[in-house]
Amino acid sequence: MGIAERRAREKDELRQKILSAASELFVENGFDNVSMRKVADKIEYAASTIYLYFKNKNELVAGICADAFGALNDRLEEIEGQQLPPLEAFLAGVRCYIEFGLEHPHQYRLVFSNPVPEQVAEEFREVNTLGLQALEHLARSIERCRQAGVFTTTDPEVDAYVIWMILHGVTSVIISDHGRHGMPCPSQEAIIDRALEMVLHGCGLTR
Amino acid sequence: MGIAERRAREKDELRQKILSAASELFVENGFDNVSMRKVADKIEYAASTIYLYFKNKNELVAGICADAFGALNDRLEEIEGQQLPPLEAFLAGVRCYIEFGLEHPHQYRLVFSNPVPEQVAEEFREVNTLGLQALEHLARSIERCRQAGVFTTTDPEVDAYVIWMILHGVTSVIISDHGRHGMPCPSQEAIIDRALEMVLHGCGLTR
Amino acid sequence: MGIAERRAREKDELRQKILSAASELFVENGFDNVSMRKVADKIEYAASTIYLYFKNKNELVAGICADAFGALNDRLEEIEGQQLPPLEAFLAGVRCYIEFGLEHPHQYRLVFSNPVPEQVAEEFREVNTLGLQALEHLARSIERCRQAGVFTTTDPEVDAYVIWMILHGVTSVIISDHGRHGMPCPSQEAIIDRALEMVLHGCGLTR
Amino acid sequence: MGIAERRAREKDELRQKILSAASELFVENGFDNVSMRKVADKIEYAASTIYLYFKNKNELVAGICADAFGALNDRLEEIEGQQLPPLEAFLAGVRCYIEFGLEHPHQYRLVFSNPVPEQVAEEFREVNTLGLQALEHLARSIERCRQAGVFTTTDPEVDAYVIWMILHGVTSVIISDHGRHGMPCPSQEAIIDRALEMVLHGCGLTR
DNA sequence: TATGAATGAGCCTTCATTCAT
DNA sequence: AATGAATGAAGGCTCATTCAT
Repeated sequence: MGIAERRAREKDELRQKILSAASELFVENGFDNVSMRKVADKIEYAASTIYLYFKNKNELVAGICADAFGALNDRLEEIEGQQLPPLEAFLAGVRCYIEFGLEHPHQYRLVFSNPVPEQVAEEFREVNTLGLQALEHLARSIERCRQAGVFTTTDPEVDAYVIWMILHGVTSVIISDHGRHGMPCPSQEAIIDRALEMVLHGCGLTR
Repeated sequence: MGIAERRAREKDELRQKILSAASELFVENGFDNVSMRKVADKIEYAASTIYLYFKNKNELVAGICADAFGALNDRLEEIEGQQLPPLEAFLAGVRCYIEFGLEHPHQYRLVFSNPVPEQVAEEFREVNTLGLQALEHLARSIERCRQAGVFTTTDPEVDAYVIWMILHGVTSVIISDHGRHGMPCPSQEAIIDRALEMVLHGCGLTR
Repeated sequence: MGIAERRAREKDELRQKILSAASELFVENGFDNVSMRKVADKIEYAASTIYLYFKNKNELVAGICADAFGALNDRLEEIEGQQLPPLEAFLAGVRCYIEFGLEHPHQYRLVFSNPVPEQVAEEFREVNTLGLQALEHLARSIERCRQAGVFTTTDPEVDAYVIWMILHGVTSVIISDHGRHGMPCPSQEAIIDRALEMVLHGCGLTR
Repeated sequence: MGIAERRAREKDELRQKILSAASELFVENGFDNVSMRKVADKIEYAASTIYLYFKNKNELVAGICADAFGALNDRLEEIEGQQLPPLEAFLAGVRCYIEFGLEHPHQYRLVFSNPVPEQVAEEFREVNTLGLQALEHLARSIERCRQAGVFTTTDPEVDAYVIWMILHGVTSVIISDHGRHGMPCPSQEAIIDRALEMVLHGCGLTR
């Protein structure tokens, strides 16, 4: 049975190899400028081999994103399970989101910055569900702060959305633009802290 | 010389025609789904004619972006020239930035959510410079608020950077994700207003 | 204007070259086993060049057939216009049909022997119309013989169809199988004559 | 040796399973639209397994045709063995031929409306021999009618050839064109009957 | 015997680009 | 200045086939 296991492991490894090569290329060049052949070349396999692991190009991107989001949701759920006080839970989740983006820049940008071409919509249903789950974590966390009187925010739904936009701005700028546009660029820690400060002020943090 | 002038004018007119036809197509279909042929068809010229005005597709795309960002900078300069009170000038500039992104999503993305720097084609040097100019407006405007005591921000450099990140988050989410991830998505106005409110709170707005 | 004419002529010549190379290949190998590349190779042009003359593979086959049938119908119409006595007109038409097949074996087989794959159905509407026209010539001609009392056939519709089947058998066997299956194969003239004799007997030829 | 026998029997059974699965698929989809993979799927074996029973796709296809023509010859021999009166034997054989074509259109076409001889793959030698055998039945049957005075045909060789052409015309039109060319197409029975009537008339049927 | 993994060739088609006119 | 003809490269994908196990 050792044999079967090894094979399964090897198969999974190649799948991962494809996913990571592809996600890198997609982010660097955009969906349309990545060919199955290029992905294959990058991992030194025949192009047709990829089709043994992913039904087509669409499912390949979808696979990349689904994997990444699965991981993010796992982490967020872990935090939620830790029963932290509301504000701490909020901050932990928020930082987790940013960190996730920084750790998986390719996947993050693929899902949140690269507009997914319409043709892929079909295959992205699952991915969107996963994305939504992540965002719902954020929403729940804000709501808990509000109910605990820590936030005086009047419209938690709008706030959740806006906070997400801010997190996204921070994450994606750090990922891809840090220092590129010539603005003096402060330390990563400084800007994350300052951004969260603004968010807390904005939510009317009580104490 | 009347003749030479007319010729020059005509030449310029066609160049503009190409740019605007291409720009329209790009907005409708995304950069990758537009071919030189389609642009040519739209203006009823031969595809090869475009090459008399633009060395290649990259230059055409760069031209479109340069046009757009030129316009943005013009608007920002106009605002700067209006001698508004600092806070109003800041808000006007900021809203102008967001609106620009929404009006020119493809160009915006090409400049600000770009392939990694190394990849940026030769032809985009100039365009990036124009993008940078826009950001410098923002920085100047914040500094003016600070100096006028409207903002109590202690580290204006960090703030400028963070504010830009937030604007970028708002803009790019609206451009490419609004509603796509299944989140209940509030009205565009509401979220822009709320985001700016957070920014102002965060900057310690006085009065 | 000489120049434009020459160009038009050249363009038409290449179109014809493509058509005849393609029809040869299609008949030899069947629709599915002919690639645009092979056609292109055969005439020593780039594959993409073919697309300047035919929108796609389907339209290429359709073009071949439409051309051939146009020619056949032209000939049949000429015969019809000659105002021959009914029996002579019938025979002339019938021989014309066979001769046409023998002169254009590729096109003939492509239309009548190679089953056109369903995918091409769309583009074959025009071709089918042309084919139908040819068959209607035959039907009209039989009907005239019947009305003139030369044929005593009772069901001219069935007869037209059956005669066409016979003509098709004769034509296609001569084209593609003559002598191949090991049967002693008599002279072409002999078998055509004998087949027509059977047809006339079958139609109850009066005198 | 019981073991070896069982193995041999099992081996043969799978071979037959492959042949019949493939045959079905070919009838449904045409030879070109069936892949080794699809055949394998249908019998729930791995694609590579087929190669243990057939050297390649050509051999598989040839096998299918050989099977079919074997069956045809069996039937024709059975008829020949029944000692029917010559005319009845002739008609029975002739109808059997047509029916075979209609039941196995792809195989029929592959053998009788084939690519030019040179192209016929090595693997088809045997199949073509089987086709020839079927035709020889026809020839023998006609000769018997002539010798019995049922046919007054003067040149039996030419007649055999012509009759075959007619049968082939009927068969192949019904197979591939029935109704496709827009002709009002009478019932299959009617046209077969009428065609045979013409043949009999043509052969100078006595009584 | 049977298989799963892998491949290379090939398919239709699109497109940016060149070049002679 | 403008064009039409032509091309080579590339892209997504399928498939027959091989081979180690």
